[in-house]
Amino acid sequence: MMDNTELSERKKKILRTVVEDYIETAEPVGSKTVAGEMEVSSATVRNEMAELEGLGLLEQPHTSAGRIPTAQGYRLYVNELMNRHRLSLEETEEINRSMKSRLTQLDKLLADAGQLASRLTDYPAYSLCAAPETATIVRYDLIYVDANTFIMVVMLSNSTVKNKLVTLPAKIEQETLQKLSTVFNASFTKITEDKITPSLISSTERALGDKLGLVAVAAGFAIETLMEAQRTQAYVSGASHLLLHPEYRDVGKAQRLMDYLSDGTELLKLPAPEGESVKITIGPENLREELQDSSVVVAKYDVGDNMQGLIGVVGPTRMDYSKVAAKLSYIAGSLGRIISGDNPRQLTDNNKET
Amino acid sequence: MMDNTELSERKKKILRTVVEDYIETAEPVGSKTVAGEMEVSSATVRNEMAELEGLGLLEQPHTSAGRIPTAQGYRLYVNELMNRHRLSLEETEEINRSMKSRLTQLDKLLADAGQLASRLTDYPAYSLCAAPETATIVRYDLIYVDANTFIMVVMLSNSTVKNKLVTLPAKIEQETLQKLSTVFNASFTKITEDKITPSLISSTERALGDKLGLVAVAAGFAIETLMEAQRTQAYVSGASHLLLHPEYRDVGKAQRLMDYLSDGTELLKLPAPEGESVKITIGPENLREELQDSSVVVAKYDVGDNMQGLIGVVGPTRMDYSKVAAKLSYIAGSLGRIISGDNPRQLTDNNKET
DNA sequence: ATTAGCACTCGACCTCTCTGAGTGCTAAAA
DNA sequence: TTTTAGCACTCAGAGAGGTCGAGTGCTAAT
Repeated sequence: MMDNTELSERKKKILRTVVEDYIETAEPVGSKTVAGEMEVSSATVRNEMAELEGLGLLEQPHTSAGRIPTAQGYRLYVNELMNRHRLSLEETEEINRSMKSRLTQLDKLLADAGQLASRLTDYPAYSLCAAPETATIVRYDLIYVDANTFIMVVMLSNSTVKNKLVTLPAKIEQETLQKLSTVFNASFTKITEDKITPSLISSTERALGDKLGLVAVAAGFAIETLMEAQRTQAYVSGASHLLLHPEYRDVGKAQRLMDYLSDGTELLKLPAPEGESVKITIGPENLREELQDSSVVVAKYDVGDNMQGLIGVVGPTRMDYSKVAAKLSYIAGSLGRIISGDNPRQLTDNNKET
Repeated sequence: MMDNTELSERKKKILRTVVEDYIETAEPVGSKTVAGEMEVSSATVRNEMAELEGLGLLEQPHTSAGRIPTAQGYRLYVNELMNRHRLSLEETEEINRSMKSRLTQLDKLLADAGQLASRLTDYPAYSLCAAPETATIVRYDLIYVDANTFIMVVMLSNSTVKNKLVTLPAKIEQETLQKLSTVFNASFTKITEDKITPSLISSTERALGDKLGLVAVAAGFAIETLMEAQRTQAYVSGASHLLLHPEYRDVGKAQRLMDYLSDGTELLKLPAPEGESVKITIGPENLREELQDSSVVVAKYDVGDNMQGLIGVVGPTRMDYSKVAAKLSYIAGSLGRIISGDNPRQLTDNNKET
C-alpha cells in the first residue's frame, strides 16, 4: 500500500483537510467540501482523493459517500501533518488549578489526574505509576500502644512507608516488642517477598520463644506489603464518556471496550512512550482485539526513584490527536512536577482498623 | 390509585406472574401467557388485568401490547408477593471463596466486594463504609530514620493509623523529634480538624523554637488525615454492565446514569436500610432524577466502632429483586464477618514516597 | 362468574420509491 | 499535460404504504 515516495503538497493538504474535517464532524468528507478550502475544483480533488485511496490513506464507507481517513491516513497525519496544538491560557490555568490539590497521597493524586484528563478530553482516561524494580523492606518499627495492641511500621526501599495496627488476644510487654523489632530488622530486611519462607518464620519463632504468633503476623504483613508494592494499579475515569461519541453508538462495542478498560491489569500492558513524551497508537496498531478500532494516546512522566508514570486516554480513531496529545502532555508534566518536584516530600499514606 | 383493600388471591397470582415473566423476558406479558400458568381462560385474565391496571399496578406500553408492572406493581410484589430467593450451594461457595481474599486493607476489600456483587448480579455495584462520628487523633509517634528524614505516625480514635515520610532540607536530631512528639501529643490530640488553627501552630512553633517548619508540616498532615478520615468514599464496579440490559439500549440514558454513578459523592446520599437488612428502592421512589426509572437494592453490614457499611447495586426497575437481595445480603454478611469478626485485627494500611 | 368469539388496534417488519450527496469518467479548456 | 465542466451513475437514508400477528376490549352465550 503506502509507498515511500513523498506525497505532493496538494495531496497532503487534501489529506489534512479530510482528517480535520472528519475529526470535527464525524461525517465522510466530500470533494466539494475539500475544494471549498482550496484553489482547485472539486473534480481535481476527486482525482487526488482517488489516488489517496489507492495509497491506502483514505477510504469510502460505501460508493458515493465522501472519504474518511484510514488508520494509515491518521498515522501519516499524526506524524507529518498535524500541527502542535497550543493550549490556551485558560486551559493551562485550569489544569494548574485542578492539579494543585492538597491531596498528597499518590493513589488519590493519580486518580485525580486521570479524572482531569478525562474531563478535558471527553474520553475515558487511565493513569498508573509503575516501579521497574522490586522493592525490599528497609526497616521495621514497632510502636507500643497498650498491653495488647501495637503498631507495626515498615519502610520500603522505594521510600514507601506502610503501617498496620495489630491487636493481640494476649498481653505483650514493651521489651518483647523491642526484641522482636531487633530480630526483624536483622533477618527480614533487604529480602524479596519469596525469601520469607515458612521455615524462616518458624525458626525465628523458635529462636525468639514466640508463642503468640507475633512473628507470623509480622511476617505476613511484610509479605503483603511487598506484594502490594509490586502490583501496580491502573485508575480509570470517565468510562461513560465513550458513549458521547457516535462511533460507540453500538452498545455492544461500547460494552466490550468498557469491560476491557475496567479490567485494570490489562491497561498495564498498553504501549508506553519510549523516547518521545507522548505515544499515539492508532486503531489496528493496537495489539488488543478490543482496541482494533480505537486509539490510545498516552503521556509519560518521571517520578524519580526510577519510577515511571503514565497517563492516557482511549477513544475512537477519529480523535483530535493534536489537542489530546497537548493536554495529556501538559498534565503529565504537571504531575511529574508535583510528585517529584516542588513539594517533594509530602506524599503520605494511610490506614486501618481494629 | 392503589387502594387499601386486599387484592384477591387470583389478582395476586396474576400480578406475580406478570412481574416474574417480565423480569425474565423484558417483553410485555399478554393474557394468554398468564393464562397458561393458571386454571382460567385468557379472557378472564384480561378482565383481571384491566382491573389491575385500574389500580395502578400494571400498565400497557401501548394499546394492544401486553402488560408490564408499574413501580407500584413492583413495590407490591416486593413487599408481599416475592418469595425469598435461596442461594444455591455453589453460589454461597463462590462468594465465600471470593471473599476469603488475603486482602486486609479496608478499601481494597470494599472495592473487591463491590466487584463481586457486580459480577454476580450483572448490575453495576457500589460499596462504601461510613463512620457516623468525626474522628480525632489519639497519638503521634515520630520515628527517626536519618539526619533529615523521619516517619510520622498518627493513630485516630477510630483505630485507623496513618503515616507519612517527611524529608527535610536541614538536619534534625533525635532529641528534637522527641520534644516535638511530646508537644504534639500534649496539644494536638483529641481535637477536631478545625481546631488546628494557624495561631495554634505559630504559638507552638514559637514555644518550641522551631525554625524548620516542623510544626507546620506535622500539623498539616494531622489536618489532612482528619479530613480524609471524615470523607467517605464510594467504590463503583461494573458500570459497563448497565449496557447489558435492554432498558439502557438508549445510549443517552445509560450515559446519564453512568455519569451519576461515577460521581462517588452522590452515592453516599442514597437511601440506606434502617431496620431491615436490605432496602429496595423502586424507580420513582428514588429522589434523584437520574434514578427515576432505575432501582437500587442495598444491604448494610456492621463493622463495629459505630461504623456502618453499605453494598448495593443499581439496575432497571425490571430487576430480579429476589435474587439480587439474597446475594447482596449474603455478601454483606460475609463482609461484616471478615471486617469485624473472624480475623478482626488484620486490617492495615499503606504508604508513600520521598 | 366465566368463557368463546370477534372486531379492532397498533407496533414491528417488509418493500418500494424517491431524493440528494457524492462519485468516476469523458471530453473540452488551459 | 493538467485542470475543469458536465453528465450519468450509485447508493444510503428517509418516507410511504402494506401486511402480519400478538394482544386487546366488548358482547353474548354458557
